[in-house]
Amino acid sequence: MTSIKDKKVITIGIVHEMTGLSERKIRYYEERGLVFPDRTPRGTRKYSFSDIELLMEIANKREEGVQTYEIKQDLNNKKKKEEYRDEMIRGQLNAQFNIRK
Amino acid sequence: MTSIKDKKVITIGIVHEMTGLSERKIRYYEERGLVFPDRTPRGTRKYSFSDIELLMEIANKREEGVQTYEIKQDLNNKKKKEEYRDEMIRGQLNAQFNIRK
DNA sequence: CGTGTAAGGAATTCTGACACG
DNA sequence: CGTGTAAGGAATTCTGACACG
Repeated sequence: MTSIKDKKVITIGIVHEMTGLSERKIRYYEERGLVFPDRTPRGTRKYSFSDIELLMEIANKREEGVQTYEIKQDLNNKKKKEEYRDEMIRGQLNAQFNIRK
Repeated sequence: MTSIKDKKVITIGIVHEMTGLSERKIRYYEERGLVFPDRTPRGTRKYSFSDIELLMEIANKREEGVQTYEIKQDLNNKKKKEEYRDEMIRGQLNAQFNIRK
């Protein structure tokens, strides 16, 4: 589930380089609850490769005029759907397991 | 051949956090030709996940008392072997291809 | 709402050097 | 040879705020 892509190790300057987004925007999307970087002991933000992909998706949506709040809703829906699907699968596996007992 | 693990995006402070090596050591191993970080436009070093693995290997060797020069030789030998092997494989593939022509 | 920018401080990184062993 | 450390400067990052639309 968690791979190297989810390790939070990239500082905001590099994220800026990679995405082309201003640091202001990157911090703002965090403020609006769209991205969740880790922090070093002294507060420097650390992002993962997945975060960078996410930021680029956000940038695309923003270009289409989608507001941060809606983007957030979409992201949450996507997450909920995935969780629901995973739970269904788990349920099916358990059912199979119980039948064979 | 090159994956996400080879993207040079991690600053030296984070590398220090992840490996436990002092920044002095990390820079010294570069000076000795063991690691090759990229640089940002203004000179800040950037390392990859592969570099971090390599640094941990180096750290182990150093604990065993192996000198940086020998470590470098070992690394070069390993690289040469891999290149040789790859060339053999390519040669075999070409041979097969030519037979069928 | 989403972004830019100037502000001031704190933490980071860099290089070249001296020290010790 | 391999590392630590103090030195000084340059670049980075952070937060809170004001501006504009």
